[in-house]
Amino acid sequence: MAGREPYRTKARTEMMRYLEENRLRTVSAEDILQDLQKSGLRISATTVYRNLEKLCQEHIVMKFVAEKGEKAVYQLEHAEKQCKEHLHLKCLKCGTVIHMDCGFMEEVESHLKEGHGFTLQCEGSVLYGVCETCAKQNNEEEKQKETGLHFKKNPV
Amino acid sequence: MAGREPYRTKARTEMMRYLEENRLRTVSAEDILQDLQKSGLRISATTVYRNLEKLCQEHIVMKFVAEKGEKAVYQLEHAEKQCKEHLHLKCLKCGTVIHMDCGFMEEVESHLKEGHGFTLQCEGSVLYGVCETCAKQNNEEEKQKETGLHFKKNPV
DNA sequence: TTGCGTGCAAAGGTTTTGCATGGCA
DNA sequence: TGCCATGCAAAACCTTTGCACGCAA
Repeated sequence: MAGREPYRTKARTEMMRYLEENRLRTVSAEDILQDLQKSGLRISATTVYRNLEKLCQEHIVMKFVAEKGEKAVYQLEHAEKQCKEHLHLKCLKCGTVIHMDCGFMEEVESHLKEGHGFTLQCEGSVLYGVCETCAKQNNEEEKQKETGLHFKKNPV
Repeated sequence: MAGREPYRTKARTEMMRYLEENRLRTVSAEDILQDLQKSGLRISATTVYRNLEKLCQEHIVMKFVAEKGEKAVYQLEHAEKQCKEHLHLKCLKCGTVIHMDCGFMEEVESHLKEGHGFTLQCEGSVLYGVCETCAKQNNEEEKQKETGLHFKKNPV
């Protein structure tokens, strides 16, 4: 089931480096491809996609696909965190992902179970909204313009 | 801003009929197309997509795109419910959508705000999991096979 | 009559696949 | 040496777009 260790190829190594460097934000397959090519590595989109798929299977990388018609984005799973056991909050403005690994998860799961008979699966479930930093920027812009908040188009 | 009333065309009418008939589950553009063609209506995929887009803009239909690389699915918004003010729980097995329009929403939003500085946007946020009915089926299958639960591949 | 709605065909863009080659263990 | 990994090109896939025509109001 677990298979053997994946080969330590240049493509995989460099992809991991880029993902490490950007562990705080989500990146697309294209972002990765362009970075590696800029670094002088001859690499194809095919390889990037194939490695990303493997990394997802190995639970080293998370994939987010909920953006409207846009490309999927990826992010390193935090090694120290059990990403399958909490929800993720993704900022629509800057792409930051907040790991909701706090005690409230129990309340949420209990409520869903008892109130709605629903067994939550955290993997793949993403809550969208606006993070604190971006909300502040919005407020400042609002003060300047007095035109109210303008969230990015909803991702549905 | 609001524009004028949309024309009552055969395509739109029939699409609404199909969506009404399936208001408890999500359907794809292809599902709609096939049903209408089976009903003898000459209709193109283009029209289905264009009408779906309009219906979404009019907030008559909700669009879900979070399924892994699969096609988007749509569902009638419940007229009596403010779908923008609560989260949706979607069963990975049967596609049923549960509207989480209960008092717990306030708790969730407060926690996200105060605990994580995160302003939730319900539109586009979907929690995945397994509904009560499907969980029961799983349990029965489990009893028969003693092989444990096998959820559908995660949608990430 | 006006202009929105539709069909057809073709494009669009991301992601996947087949096949031969290259490279890690 | 034995596979896994890679590159290239092409396909696959859902969805969108351009343009001319049709139809609701």
